Amino acid sequence: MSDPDGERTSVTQRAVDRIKAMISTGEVGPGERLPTERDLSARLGVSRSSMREAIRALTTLGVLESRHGAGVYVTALRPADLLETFSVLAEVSQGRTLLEVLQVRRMLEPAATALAAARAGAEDLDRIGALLDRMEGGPDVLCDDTVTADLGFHQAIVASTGNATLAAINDGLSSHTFNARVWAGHREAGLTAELREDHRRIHEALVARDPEAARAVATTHVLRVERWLGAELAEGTTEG
Amino acid sequence: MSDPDGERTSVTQRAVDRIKAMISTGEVGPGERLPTERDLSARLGVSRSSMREAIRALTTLGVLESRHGAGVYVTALRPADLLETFSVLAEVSQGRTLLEVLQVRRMLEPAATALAAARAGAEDLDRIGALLDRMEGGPDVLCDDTVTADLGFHQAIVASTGNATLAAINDGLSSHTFNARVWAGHREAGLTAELREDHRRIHEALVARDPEAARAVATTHVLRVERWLGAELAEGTTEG
DNA sequence: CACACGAAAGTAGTCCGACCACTCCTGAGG
DNA sequence: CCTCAGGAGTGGTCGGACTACTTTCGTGTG
Repeated sequence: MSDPDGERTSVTQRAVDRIKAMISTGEVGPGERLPTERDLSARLGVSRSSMREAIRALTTLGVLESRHGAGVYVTALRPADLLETFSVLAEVSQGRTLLEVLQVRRMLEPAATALAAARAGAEDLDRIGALLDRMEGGPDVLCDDTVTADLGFHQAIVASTGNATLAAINDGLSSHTFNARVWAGHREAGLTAELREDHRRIHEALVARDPEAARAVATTHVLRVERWLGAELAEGTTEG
Repeated sequence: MSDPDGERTSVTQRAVDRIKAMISTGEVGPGERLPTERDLSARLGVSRSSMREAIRALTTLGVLESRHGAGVYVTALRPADLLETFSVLAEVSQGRTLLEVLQVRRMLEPAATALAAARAGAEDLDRIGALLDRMEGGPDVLCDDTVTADLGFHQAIVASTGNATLAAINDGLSSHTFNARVWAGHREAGLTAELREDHRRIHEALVARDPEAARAVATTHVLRVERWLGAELAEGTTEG
């Protein structure tokens, strides 16, 4: 009867925790190489299979990086490394969750754009301007490149705030497939001009170094997309 | 998708993509059970070991859930499921990244608190009030419970916005250990009164259903913590 | 001596088969 | 009808063998 509720953690989970601990205590630092899978499994007293699953879990989290034939390394542990998994949200989100994501972006993007207006360097503005031109390249053709440029445009803005964590989170809230839907939807409604106008005004506010204007235009932009999505969701009844 | 000449992806990664595709196409929906590991590995032509690693990766991402002896299930795919890994960021962040995290919270929490002031229901306000009382319970003792109540206080507020995605993200940006540091630091400086005052005023703004006041107080609160962290980091010369 | 090349050692990736631990269903017994 | 023991099915763990890749180092050539 000695405490039947004892530790139920699986062998693999314990291995995950041990490796995490090795990193927390500084036994292995960012960029450094771990012992081999065989060494680790022997040292922790687990099979290599379980150790591999543990490594796979930490690899998925962005904490470790496996290089075939070379070894297992700790990543730089930068926000971008750890938030790569974040994109899964935007990938699988549908319906109501997509609206929630946009609502979060309505909180972040205006603030981020305002910050960018204050902080962006000359080369940042150049890159943003180039992406703007690329977006306006094909007047009516909604090629994949337009969507990609749109995505890059917003990412470049957020990146120019100098806050890598913010940039990583915002990236995770955006997805290529969703952006493609937005452009296609606006094209059907003949509203692509509004989207382009938003982007142009955002760029103007940035080069003018006008945070308040940047915030206002960014808000307008996200709200426009949000309203469109709301209408889109209201139409289709079958939204998984 | 079609990569005719490449095909450099690992077997396990292909298995991950296949399972993801099964979910995207609706072949298996949220909450449903997948075929057994043995079935899946046979169907996709990979070994059970590789299939297990693929399942482990998707389990880590919060997409799948393995139940010993029962089977592998697709999660509800709620934001909270998919963003559970997000907390790793707050766990391992130090120094500069911690400041970045706080900067993001300074963008999110004021907007979220304002939204909560408009949307929170009576039971939400009750829960928030109860947590406020719990925080004020021990006058000077900085027991673990105070930190936990503080964490719960902010989580309850964000949750009462009704935006589960926002709540999950905000949770990921908060961590118990960091909160404990904040309380300990403010206690040393004799500034716990300010923290308590912030919380009380946030609660007042919520019950008064005053979004603008809520936004202002929340901003003040995050800024206070941010300024404290900045000073704390400036003291310790050792930068991560 | 400098450099390129190839062999060899070491590493992660994959596969197989066996067994253990747990869950769920079934059917006999009360 | 309910209870509970048993079995079938499932994920969890293990050990070993083999493959594919990377790195290193010694050898040979210029």
